[in-house]
Amino acid sequence: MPKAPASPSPSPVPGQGSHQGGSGSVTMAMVARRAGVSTQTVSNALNTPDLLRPETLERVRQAVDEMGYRPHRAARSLRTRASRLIGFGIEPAGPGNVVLDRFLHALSETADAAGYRLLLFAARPGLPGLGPYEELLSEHGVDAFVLSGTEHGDPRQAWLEERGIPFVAFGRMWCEHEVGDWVDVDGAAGTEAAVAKLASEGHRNIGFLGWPPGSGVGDDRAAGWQRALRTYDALLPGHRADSVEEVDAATAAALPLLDAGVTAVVAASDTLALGCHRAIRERGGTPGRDVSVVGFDDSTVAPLLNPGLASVAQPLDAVGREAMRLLLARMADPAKPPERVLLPPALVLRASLGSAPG
Amino acid sequence: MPKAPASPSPSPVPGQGSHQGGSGSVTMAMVARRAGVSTQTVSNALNTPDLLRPETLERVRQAVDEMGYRPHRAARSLRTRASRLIGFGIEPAGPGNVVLDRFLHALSETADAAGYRLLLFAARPGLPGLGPYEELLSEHGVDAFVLSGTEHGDPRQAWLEERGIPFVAFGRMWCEHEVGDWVDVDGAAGTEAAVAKLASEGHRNIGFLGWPPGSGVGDDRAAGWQRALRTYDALLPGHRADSVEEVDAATAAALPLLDAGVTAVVAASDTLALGCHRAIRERGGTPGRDVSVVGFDDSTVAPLLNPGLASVAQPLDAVGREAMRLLLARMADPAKPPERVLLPPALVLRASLGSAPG
DNA sequence: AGGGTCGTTTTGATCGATCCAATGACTGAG
DNA sequence: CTCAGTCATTGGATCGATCAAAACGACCCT
Repeated sequence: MPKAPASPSPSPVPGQGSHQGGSGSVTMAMVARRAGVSTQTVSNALNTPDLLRPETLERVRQAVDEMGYRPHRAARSLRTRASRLIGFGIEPAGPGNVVLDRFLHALSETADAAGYRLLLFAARPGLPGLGPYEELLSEHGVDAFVLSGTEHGDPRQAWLEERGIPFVAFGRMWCEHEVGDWVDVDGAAGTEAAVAKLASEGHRNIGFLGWPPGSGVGDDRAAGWQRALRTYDALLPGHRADSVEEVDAATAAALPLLDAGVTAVVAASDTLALGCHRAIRERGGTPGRDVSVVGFDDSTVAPLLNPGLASVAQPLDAVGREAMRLLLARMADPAKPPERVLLPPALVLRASLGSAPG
Repeated sequence: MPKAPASPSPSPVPGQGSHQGGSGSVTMAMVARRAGVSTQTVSNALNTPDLLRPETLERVRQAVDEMGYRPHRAARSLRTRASRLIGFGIEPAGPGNVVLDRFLHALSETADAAGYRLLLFAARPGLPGLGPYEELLSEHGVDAFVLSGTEHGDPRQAWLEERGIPFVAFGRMWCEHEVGDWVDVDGAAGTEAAVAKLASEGHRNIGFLGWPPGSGVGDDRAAGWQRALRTYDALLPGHRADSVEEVDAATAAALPLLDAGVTAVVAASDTLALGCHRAIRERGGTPGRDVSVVGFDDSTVAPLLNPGLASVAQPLDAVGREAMRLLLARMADPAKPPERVLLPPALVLRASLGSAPG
């Protein structure tokens, strides 16, 4: 038979006195004793302040401040069954990856503001992929996920949806039935804006240098160019060429476009755009004067080229902020209908745009 | 007086049966019941397996596997007073930042292997800086930190050291008394290797294009070039020029070097190296044929330039792995003497190196 | 005065794991 | 046949917070 507890009231660490927080950790019980209330009241002061009498609330708040009290995350997590952590699987730096830095920063910053933090884990893009996701969930290590680098029929979305785990993706799935919330950059709008700008500069024959059809992102960017050609009916039906993401191949692919008489080229990436530059020079011309070029992604190369490469820039900070906003909303109401946000990219003007065609 | 517990043995969720894990969460108690042992034995099976009789161990392990049991991180953290999370403050993407992606991936991967995870938080490089660090610690949110972007007399190292918080830095502090463990890339060795390679190609007059003196990293890279000039006594005393990290400025700064007759230039960054390329062309030459150029960081521009830019590449994966190794060692033994690792970068050969000077 | 309502605060149990100390089984020595 | 000494396992308390429900005092009403 268990004997009665030794004594109900004394602090867990007797003789502690009321020494200022800073060294050891301050617990709720210490704050409670200092404020002359129960621990539950301290908890209420932090989580449901409107339950307290203003006078009491003030007294507790003061004690909290004086002692520098912060709730213990693990203890809170254990009780509330929520880690307040959001998982993000980082892949081994693929070539297509636009730099994640800005995206991650925006994500963290927005999460922080809502009391969440980002948990980073290594994810292989390979076969299983779900391993780490499953493990984190069964450990209760995270409450939700942010996905990125999603491609055609990514298995993760469906898997998470089935289990009712909140998530948001940076990037569409590009298949008939999209699953869950996502944020993406409107690539079509970007190339369309590029064409519009070129048209306003007087260009009539605007070509496109893209990736071989089949990739969601690439087809999207091509579609924007195509759509713009139809919109501005002063434009000639455009020529298109394709190349893999590699400069020499791009250069070779761009030559036929030039020979067909285009006065401007919109490219699906900065690498492809650089290929155009080279092709133009190979034909004895000057990019930005004889033929205008617009790239995509505004990578670090763009400002360094000669002439500077105009490029369509993805608003990565905005993507991060929006993604986190959607995710927080989903966690607040798991049943709400999916929300999808398409952010317009911005055309960064540089010398490769030229002023007016010759 | 508290009444005796209702009954000691039954499961917390009666009528649960032994249904496969996957839906709800599997607790240690469930595993224990299935294996016919106490929860403590399950705990031992996972944490101190050598305490158990092999037969029992096997039985518990089997139960764990069948039910897909994973210890609840929050519960474990609460008891052991360790979050098994490592904090990393990500800054708003400075210009000097070489891409963090690979570093972060290597860091996560190595941490994962040791049962740790990375916690990402937004850190302002501004004034306080310590805010988020202090908060995470008082919440018991992390056990340790990885620092990066450290510069002259960074306050964070001393602050953490004082409090006995384990940490490791990517980058030296460049002041007389270094604090704590760090990993860094040996920039001097990189430029030295570049000079060595150029010398072996027959160059005798090798210039350096750097940043204005005062930055730790820049001075280090310059020092390697200087040292190499002394080592290979066939070399002439070299010419040096400085420029800020900007192409046009770099181009202007490189011209005097060329006029002084250098046949090769080692640059402190790829941007500066690109400036050299331009300067060479401006003087009617061809990079890699008339004058060789070697950059630093092997950024995404390097392979795209024409000719491809040879560059000194930082082994970011190795840096990440080493950093995490040092950190884990420090956590295992907080009293051990600080360990510092200087990793040699690798020279990536490309056409800008030329074959032999004219 | 007794009983009900309301708003505020407290009590006791609980989350799931690990810590510490104690128990029981088994061995070999005296 | 008892007793110290292992080895393997178990019981109970505990980490620090939140949840659910009870207790408390003040107030109002018939």
